[in-house]
Amino acid sequence: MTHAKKKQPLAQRPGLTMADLAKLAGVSKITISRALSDSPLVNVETRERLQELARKHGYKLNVSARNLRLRRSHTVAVIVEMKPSSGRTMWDPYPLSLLGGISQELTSAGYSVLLTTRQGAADASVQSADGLILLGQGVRQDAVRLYDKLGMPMVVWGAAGQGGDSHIVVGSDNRQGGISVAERFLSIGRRNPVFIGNPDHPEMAQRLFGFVDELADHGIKPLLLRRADFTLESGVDAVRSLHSRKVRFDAIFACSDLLAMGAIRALVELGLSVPNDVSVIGYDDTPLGASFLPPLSTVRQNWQEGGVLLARKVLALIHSQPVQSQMMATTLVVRST
Amino acid sequence: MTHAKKKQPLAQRPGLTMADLAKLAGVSKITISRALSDSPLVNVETRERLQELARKHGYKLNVSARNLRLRRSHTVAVIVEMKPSSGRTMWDPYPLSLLGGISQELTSAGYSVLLTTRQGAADASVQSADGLILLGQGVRQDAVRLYDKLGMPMVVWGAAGQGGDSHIVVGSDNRQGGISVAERFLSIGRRNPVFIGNPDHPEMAQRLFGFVDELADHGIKPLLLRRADFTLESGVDAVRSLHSRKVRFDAIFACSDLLAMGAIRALVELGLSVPNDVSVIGYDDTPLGASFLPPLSTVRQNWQEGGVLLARKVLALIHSQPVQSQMMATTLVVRST
DNA sequence: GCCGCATATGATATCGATATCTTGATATCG
DNA sequence: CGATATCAAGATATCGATATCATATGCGGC
Repeated sequence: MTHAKKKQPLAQRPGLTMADLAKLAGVSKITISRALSDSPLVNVETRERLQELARKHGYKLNVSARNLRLRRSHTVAVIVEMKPSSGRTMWDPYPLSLLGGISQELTSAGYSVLLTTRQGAADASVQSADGLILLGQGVRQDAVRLYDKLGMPMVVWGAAGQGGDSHIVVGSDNRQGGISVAERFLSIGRRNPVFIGNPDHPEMAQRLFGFVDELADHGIKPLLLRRADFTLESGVDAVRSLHSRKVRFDAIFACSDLLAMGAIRALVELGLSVPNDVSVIGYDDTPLGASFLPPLSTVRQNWQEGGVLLARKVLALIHSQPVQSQMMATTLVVRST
Repeated sequence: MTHAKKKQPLAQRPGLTMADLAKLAGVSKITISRALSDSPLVNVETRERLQELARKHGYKLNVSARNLRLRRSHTVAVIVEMKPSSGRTMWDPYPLSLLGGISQELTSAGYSVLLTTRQGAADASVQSADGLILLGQGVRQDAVRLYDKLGMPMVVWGAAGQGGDSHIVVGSDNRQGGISVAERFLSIGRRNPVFIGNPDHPEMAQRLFGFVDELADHGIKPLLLRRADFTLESGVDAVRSLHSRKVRFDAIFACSDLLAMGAIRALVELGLSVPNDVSVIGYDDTPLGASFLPPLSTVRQNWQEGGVLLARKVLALIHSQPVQSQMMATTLVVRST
């Protein structure tokens, strides 16, 4: 080690302060502050003069100082949870589209978005935020509980809690999604439906429950085919296994579009006709589904809107307004399968 | 209006301060500060005692105060650019996978990620960051120029600048991607290649240039088919138009996997064999490509890694270390098309 | 001509943490 | 034994912005 490296002597980007501007303009710094925040307490002319001055000199507000004084950060932390098992992060299109809505809404409300991956639980930067948005609840809600303890305004994306949550939950109404698929199958006279997915995911479990319950009302009990991967291959594989076990089925509800597409491919290979012999409905309405041959029927959830909702709810919480959990309606998109 | 709503009397989450802890422990606050930052200036025993105390009382560092004092924010702003024309934001899987790598790398270096959509150019929160990562350069580099003026450490994702950039650029080596496709076509004896894409995007332009240049070395001039949308339909449409214009072609380089898949579908419909009659190569290596029938050949770019690189470079810039622009190699993935 | 009131501006204290400079106590050495 | 390190901890100033209280000026009414 040649040099002390840890203690930098305080970085210094030059940057004017309000005090500097004040000196330049021959007024007090408080007047600058007021002028720049459009306070009616300062004369219109002075105000404009000072604003012009600030602009000319490229003045930049020191956010830390303001936040310190005002005891708030105008920041919402978004915590992206790791996926339960696989080491991969949740950086799939799915939670990320939420981010779009979140960012849009918060930014236009004058808030900043602090993006974090869950790591050091007690990350200081998270605690300094005014609110929290949690994407992905973690295995058995552990993440939720962890952050809940911070006592900050918090909104969680995911499946509805099993009653009495202390925090707000926003999510797609997975149960209703499952119901709508069941209704569709019933309406076209299917009697032997199969569910492909992984009920270990709370969301998928809800879909399954809705599906099962609705069918039960009509005396039908679907077959549950558990599949951990949501890949096309997994869908292919699922159908093949059904076939080799000589299961009779005439409808498939797949928990993702990829699974559904795989299923269809396998069906076609087996010489079965979609949807004549077997009807298939996927989930998510991924862009490709519509272009698939045949065009895929699916359940659509609006991520973008979900993000906006999440953002609005944290903001409401932050401003101490009453807020309720909310499930967003899903849409059954009937195409050709 | 019933009440003054704008001026809240200073929000107050209780929260201990170092001063409080100091009083509790009977030491001075500076000692607390030192103890909590593991300074060797304080006795090991006292240090541990104080740390324990802080933990017990759930002390939380006030980040704003520290940032103010230290004149840094330990924050990097990531600015997600709007797509040039379409009103849609860049919230597609593409830039978002970059985010994954960025977030991972910055977080583990102790930095926070501030996510912003480009909006008010001079967003205060951006200026308070220690560095900038720009995803998407905007129409004709306007975004880049805008942020460049801030004079902050900045790294841009995208096509290599046309010489003499003042900022660092990290990107996929699109030119090389184009070249590798050309080489492949040449090696399997194709003489009439077509390029489908939109050269208005700097990235795609690079792909085209590489493609064209490499082919030119062998006396071949590809046909350029301009398509603005990167959808499957657009690919279908492109091939149909080729066919109706009775163009002779035996290879297609499509600028996105979706385009490629559309092209293949259209070819099959027209009774042409892939790859016997026409070879097709896409771009991006989207998950579906591998499962497509036939499995799609494509050019892969590693987004995750790109994000990591971006993050490392800003950090280096922030620490005043020498940094250079870098193009990441692409991989030609040859499957069946 | 004095009081009251509105308007415009200033002085000061403060938010919470840390750099820097001091001070006090103990240890080391010639 | 006195001089000088070494270690531990405190006092103070400071980062930049803003809330709060105080001050100056103008103007109309009685």
